[in-house]
Amino acid sequence: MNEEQLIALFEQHDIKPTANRIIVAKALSEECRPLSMSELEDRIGSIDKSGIFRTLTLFKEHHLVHVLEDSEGTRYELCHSGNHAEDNDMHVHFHCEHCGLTLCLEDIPIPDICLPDGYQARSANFILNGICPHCQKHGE
Amino acid sequence: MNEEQLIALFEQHDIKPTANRIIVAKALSEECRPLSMSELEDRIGSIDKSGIFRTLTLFKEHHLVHVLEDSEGTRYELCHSGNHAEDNDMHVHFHCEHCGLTLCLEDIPIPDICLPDGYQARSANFILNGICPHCQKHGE
DNA sequence: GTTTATGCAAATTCTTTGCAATACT
DNA sequence: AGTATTGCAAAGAATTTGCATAAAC
Repeated sequence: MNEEQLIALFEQHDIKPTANRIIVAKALSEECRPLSMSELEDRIGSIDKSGIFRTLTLFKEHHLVHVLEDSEGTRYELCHSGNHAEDNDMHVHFHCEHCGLTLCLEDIPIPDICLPDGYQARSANFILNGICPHCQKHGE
Repeated sequence: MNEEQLIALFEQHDIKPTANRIIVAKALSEECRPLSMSELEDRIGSIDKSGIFRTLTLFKEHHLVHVLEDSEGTRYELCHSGNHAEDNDMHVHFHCEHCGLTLCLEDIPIPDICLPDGYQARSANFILNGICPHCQKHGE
């Protein structure tokens, strides 16, 4: 995503577009998969981890990012839906136990679950663990 | 579960039944929900966290426990299936954002997903986040 | 007596906060 | 000027390891 698009996104989510925020959002937009703090730190360099952390926290509060946990920890992914309501664009993720990447299965929406009485779900996190196509080919 | 049952379970999973291991497994069996390291530490007291950690690691390697990650971190749950093959008894979990508990939805199996070519799944982790019936009633 | 398991302390890693400096309006 | 943002350093939390002791076989 280019800068203007990102700034428009920020506007939608009521986030002031500072230089750092644009850098973090750009880093997220450049990979089509959720990134961890340390992956972002590796990519960014110019921003201290506390800054990245606070930026992600802000993004999360303004529903610009989804947060998901896999066996390696927490990862952040730009919301694809434009709206700031409950994140309703969520898809299944695949965590490769060999290369450690967590990939989006964009085309596989999280199945609707019929919950027992009294439960009220706000978000969902569905991760499959296994071996990704790349590692399958190139040997474990 | 009583001690004999646990020892039988250990045998099935090829784990030597030491006193500590029985204590940890018993603690897990007493709650019908996945517990974190710190929840186990609270319940156990008599075993150092490194001991609990190593015990859980062993259980994991021998497929006696499932591991799952929610927004509070990693939790461990006794496998219900007797077999040691790929964990095939997995159900959906519900993490309450209010009380922080992660509950088993025993009756809701993880839906089968038809993966794109090349992906090979070994396990799955499906967590719904929201408010549990208890917190719903007693006010957030 | 050799191997295995345990406890304690400490190293690592990851996440989060305090605070002073900087930039923005 | 006054508020918001940032960087640096350090606090806190959670996980993991080293090693010496103790238990099991």
